[in-house]
Amino acid sequence: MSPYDPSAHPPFAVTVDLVVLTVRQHALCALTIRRGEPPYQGRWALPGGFVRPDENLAEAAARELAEETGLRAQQPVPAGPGASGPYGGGGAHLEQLATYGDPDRDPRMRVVSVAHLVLAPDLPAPRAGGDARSARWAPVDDLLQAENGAPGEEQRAPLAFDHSRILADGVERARSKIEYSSLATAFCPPEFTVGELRRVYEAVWGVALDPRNFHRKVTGTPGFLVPAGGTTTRQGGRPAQLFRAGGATLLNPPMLRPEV
Amino acid sequence: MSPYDPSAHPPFAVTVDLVVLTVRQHALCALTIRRGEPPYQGRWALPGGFVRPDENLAEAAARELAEETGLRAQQPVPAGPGASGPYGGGGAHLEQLATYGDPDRDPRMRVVSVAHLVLAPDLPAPRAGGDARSARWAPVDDLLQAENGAPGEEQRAPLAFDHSRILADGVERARSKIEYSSLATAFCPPEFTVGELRRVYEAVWGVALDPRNFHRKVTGTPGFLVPAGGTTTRQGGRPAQLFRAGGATLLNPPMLRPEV
DNA sequence: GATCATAGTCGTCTCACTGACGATAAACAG
DNA sequence: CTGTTTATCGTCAGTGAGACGACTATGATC
Repeated sequence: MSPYDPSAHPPFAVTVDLVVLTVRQHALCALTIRRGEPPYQGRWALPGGFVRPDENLAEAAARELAEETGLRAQQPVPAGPGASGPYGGGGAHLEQLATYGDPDRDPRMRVVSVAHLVLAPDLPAPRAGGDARSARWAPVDDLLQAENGAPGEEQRAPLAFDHSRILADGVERARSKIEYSSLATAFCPPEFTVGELRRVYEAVWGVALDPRNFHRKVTGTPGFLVPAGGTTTRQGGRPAQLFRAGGATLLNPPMLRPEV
Repeated sequence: MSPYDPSAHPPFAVTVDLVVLTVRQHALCALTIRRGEPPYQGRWALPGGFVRPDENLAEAAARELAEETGLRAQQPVPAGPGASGPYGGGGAHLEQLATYGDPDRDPRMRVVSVAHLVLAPDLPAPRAGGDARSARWAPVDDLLQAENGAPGEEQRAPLAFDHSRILADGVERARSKIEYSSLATAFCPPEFTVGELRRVYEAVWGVALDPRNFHRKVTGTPGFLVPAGGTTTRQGGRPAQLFRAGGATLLNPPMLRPEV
């Protein structure tokens, strides 16, 4: 590190931005809020805010998450390879995603934003933050295709700032991480069926999976699921066994995402 | 993002720290520099420095890397999932690792550090930075075991600040990333043999691999290696074919790290 | 020059796991 | 009671990895 010279560093603002993902109605959705003032007034953006002097980055992210959604983060992890105990315990999973600091990403001043990824079960309608901004869940496909104007689609406005890129990175992280970890259970309620877990994979990956092979795989991986001792018919059809997330966080061999 | 209020953000300094890894003499080594002034005077630390007003994070990391080692980063990647073209092209691979911002990680002031990971082929002796600090390569096992006092070992001083944690995160990232990407070639010179690539895996993972199965695997994965059209005996024994890194960056199925 | 040590390369066998898909079970709707 | 839906169990073939034998081509040593 260079010699200490206070004049060497210009004023930086440090924020946390949140990519909050959930699965609702068979689609991967992200939490967005509508901006009330310029720049990008009226546009949708990711929730976030300034880091306070006395808190670390994970604490700031957890605080913002609670303010925006009321969700409590499952023991926020300091940094690095994110892992927060057995997933699916009840709170939301939170991990650091990446940091964005291009000089012109915010026209007002130099802002470095430490993005965090949050995976949560399907929630009641999001509550607007303390400052009464409107908030909503939007399918990530809609949010991201606004970038690459798909033909035949009405052009939606992309997210404010560089938030489309942050969202894309967060979605990609979630897609790849459910392959080799039990993180998909973070999208499920505390007790869930194999079919519900399969629908999570299908929604996040955007593919259809064979129910029989999926069932064999997840029930055969030690530590992934533990029987909760009950059944439910909330998905219709034959009653399905209820499971809880097991202690294992790493799956190996991993779940295989179908080619293309 | 919260309403713009300049008084809301205290003075943050933003730095980049570098985890520069290479393989030398069958050991994974990291670049460290000796600190010339307090705090942690005389202790070893990771190279790094302040981000300048006009550069983004990757540019800052590439600049620090050049200043410390003379290495040129292989088209630094903005952020998110790191990928910088076909690995092993000649320059070093650079990607963002994670960001560390605990309030007390630097006793002088609030510093948020965006750590980057650099993978480089074995280099000539490191050159001290422009400010004449001493620099050296140290085996990561030595640097990290200083943390957890191994019995029977002389206690080495751990790295300054939270750099042991950053290093550990970087090493873990490298260890897992060579499983599913062709990133290991970033540790090799432009032309290398299958045996040399195997020794990279063995050094990074700290295991012994079967030469025959390894050979079958890497030569059988399309796009991983392309023949360079020559042989070498620099490792002794029968002449080995020379290869260059192929275009593929993702390996699938991945290389499998032996259990335990 | 014969022998040895070292590394590289090709094959074979077995086992685990996956993908494709048939069959049965247990609920609900008409 | 019949059709529909979802869950769960089984079977079979193909892919790929681990274990390991065999052979090749160098340089080093006697």
